[in-house]
Amino acid sequence: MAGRPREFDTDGACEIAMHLFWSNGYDATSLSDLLSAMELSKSSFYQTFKSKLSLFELCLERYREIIISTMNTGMANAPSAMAFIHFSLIDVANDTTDPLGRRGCLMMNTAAEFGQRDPGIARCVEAGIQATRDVFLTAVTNAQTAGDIDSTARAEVLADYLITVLSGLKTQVKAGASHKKITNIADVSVAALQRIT
Amino acid sequence: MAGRPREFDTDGACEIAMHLFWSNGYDATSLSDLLSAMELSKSSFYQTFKSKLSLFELCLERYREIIISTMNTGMANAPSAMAFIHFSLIDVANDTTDPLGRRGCLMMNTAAEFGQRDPGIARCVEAGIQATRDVFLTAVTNAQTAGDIDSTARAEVLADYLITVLSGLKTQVKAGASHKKITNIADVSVAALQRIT
DNA sequence: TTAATATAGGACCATTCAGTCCTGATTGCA
DNA sequence: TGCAATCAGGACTGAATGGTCCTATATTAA
Repeated sequence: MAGRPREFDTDGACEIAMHLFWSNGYDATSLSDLLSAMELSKSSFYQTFKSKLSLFELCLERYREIIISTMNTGMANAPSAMAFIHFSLIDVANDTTDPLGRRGCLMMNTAAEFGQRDPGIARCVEAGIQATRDVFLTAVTNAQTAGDIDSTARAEVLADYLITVLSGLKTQVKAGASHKKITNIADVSVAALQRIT
Repeated sequence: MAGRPREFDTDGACEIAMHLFWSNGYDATSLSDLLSAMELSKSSFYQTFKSKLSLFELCLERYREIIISTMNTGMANAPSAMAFIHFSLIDVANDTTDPLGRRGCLMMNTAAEFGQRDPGIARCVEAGIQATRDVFLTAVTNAQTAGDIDSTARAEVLADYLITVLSGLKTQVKAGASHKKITNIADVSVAALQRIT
């Protein structure tokens, strides 16, 4: 029935690919880049992943899982929902000194690179944004309960607002903004949130 | 001394190229796309523009001039600085129904596509962002004078904040956000600005 | 043993890419 | 009239692209 088992770690290879795509974008990451980084032969690659594009979809899903789980543990460990929200934005400033470079957010990079060109990719991006928004939505709701955000404000819109600022900050980093500049903007964005009605 | 004069409109051709780059990005816009849209022979193209990349730089500068002058006239005609700021963000919602598609902002698209890869391009993007920021800075300062924004707030940071939100909104549009969603986020972003201290 | 699957590696494909070069015609200014 | 610059168009280059196919070998479970 079953033949020779797979020798490489599919998830590990996928993660390597994810980082390549994250750093360079989809188009600018060539097949040979992928093969050498993943240490795969062309045969194994196509047998396992079918095509460059479907591997990319896998990477997007993987990325989504990673950031969502990171956010969830961050929220669980934060002293308050408001602190979590603040940290989520402030933390973008650290991307300016990332040794891997100013890579932005894979999700937003992909939105910018693909737009609505490919339906499958657009769906992945949409799912990623939606998942992130849901985490923020919970945080906003909790912050409202805690009295840090006006409870008459529409939590859904505030969650969308947070995603928007986060996305904007990531782009600013790619454009070369300094650590201090990002920090200042993040501070203002959060301060504003607390005064919304 | 002088030979045969140029037959085509350099600026017009450049504008056509700009729209192609804007819609599809740099890499995804091929030379033959450019040639047929600009109605130029390869000879004329390379004689006039030197290379695809240097034409792209021209397009970025052109784009910057266009948006800056659009913003300036918008600010001049707006009933107040605050109204101008509000409109600038709200107007992004109309991008969702642009017949040319959800193209985002050429400047931010380029920041996402190139990052810091090419120094010349990075400089162009930085200049574009800076110019936009300056317009917002003037608007914020005026709004502070008018009493619509707390005058103790740092205008520079608020201007950066506006750029960030604008950029985030453009990305949201590319990701598929609805007209209503963009409007809501824009409203919240501006309302927040008015309550900042 | 056999069937099924995985491995590596390379040949091969058609296409596209940006860019160079050449020919030959056209046009305006001095 | 002749120089200088433009025009069009195509041949051509060298490189890279994603993807298919083939051969041969290896490893597992039934």
